[in-house]
Amino acid sequence: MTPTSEILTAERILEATEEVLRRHGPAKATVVDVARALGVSHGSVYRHFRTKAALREAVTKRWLDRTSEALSGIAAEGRDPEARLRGWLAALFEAKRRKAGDDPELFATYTVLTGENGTAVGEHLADLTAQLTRIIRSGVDTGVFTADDPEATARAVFQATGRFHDPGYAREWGLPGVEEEFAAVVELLVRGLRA
Amino acid sequence: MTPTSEILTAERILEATEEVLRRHGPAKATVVDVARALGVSHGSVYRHFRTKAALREAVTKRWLDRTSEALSGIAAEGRDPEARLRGWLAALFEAKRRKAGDDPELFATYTVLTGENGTAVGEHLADLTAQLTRIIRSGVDTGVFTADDPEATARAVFQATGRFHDPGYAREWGLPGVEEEFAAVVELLVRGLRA
DNA sequence: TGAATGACAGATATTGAAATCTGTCATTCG
DNA sequence: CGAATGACAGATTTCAATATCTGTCATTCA
Repeated sequence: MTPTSEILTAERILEATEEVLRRHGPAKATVVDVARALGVSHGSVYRHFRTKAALREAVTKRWLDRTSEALSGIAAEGRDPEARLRGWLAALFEAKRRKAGDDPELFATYTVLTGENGTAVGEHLADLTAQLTRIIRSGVDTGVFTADDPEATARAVFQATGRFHDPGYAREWGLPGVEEEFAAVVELLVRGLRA
Repeated sequence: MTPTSEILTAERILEATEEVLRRHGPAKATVVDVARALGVSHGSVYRHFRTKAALREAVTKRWLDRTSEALSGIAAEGRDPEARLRGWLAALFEAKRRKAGDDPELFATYTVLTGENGTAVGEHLADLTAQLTRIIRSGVDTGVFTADDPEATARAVFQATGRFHDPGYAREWGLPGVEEEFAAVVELLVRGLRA
């Protein structure tokens, strides 16, 4: 597939790993498979990633970062804070729902990977709540929201909407009525935030 | 253990099943084990429960019903609705947390069982949200809460607090700071409910 | 007569030997 | 010289044979 003649970089290895994971799934994807896909010996892969776990973590981080980037635009928008908050939460839900719906197997694969990886996931969640904190803080600044501790409040909002972004609930995102349930939770939270 | 001479009832079988599950775990607990524990043939167990799945479902239902009963008292109390709501949510969290903390293996066993069993779990959740609906409706009636559709609002409150009662989050219930996070979520929801 | 048994067929789980994988490193290659 | 290799030890996974389990039912028991 990709020419063997190119220089072997961490990036190319990550790409190949993603492909191997897509084909074989998380349980059967081996470092040897990745090396085979690249046409190199598995020893070469170990020059770039110390362990199989490190390789998996790097792929996971890449994947999580893509979600974070897509959302950071919304968090920074100039609209009023309430609309931004609603938009951000809806975008998060929509993004997750689409990923889970479009390619359930790949989504399941990454759900397993994130489950393995405390660190990368922790950083991702910290990143997302930081975005939420920015939105809430700007609401407090403009007087439309009330919150003693915007960071703690952001965590609360994030956790309260967990059902609509935590991969553990993915199978329920296609059920009829989720839209309404999401709207009801968001409504309750927004009302609780208002000054 | 229990005298073999007694009449074999569904209740005695359920008790023995619980004991076998506690000892062997969900993966290795067999109908033959249950029969052995009772000193009868496994054919006798099949007289009371058509399948192994039905037996497991019955044990699960029993376990879930115990939680529901403990909470129904709080839902019916005469206190003001806001205090009742706070008390009910705190009691739910506390009950789950205690179960998970006291006997993690048994809790894990029942988490697996509830995962197998859509029906019993669905009924349990319906029961709990019905209790919540009662509390919220009485708040709406006395004018302290606002909710267009108390039942939908109750579901929203239940889902928003999922992190503090869904078994999937059990390993996070012992972490430092959960109390504060729980308090922050409840605070936000109660504020959102106020008229 | 109705509850309990145990033998049975097919499905599922366990086991242990063989194959594969992970991670290292002395050696080769360009 | 730095990048890549492939042989290696120990850990993990696969696979097929064996054992156990599930669910049924004709028979026994009290």
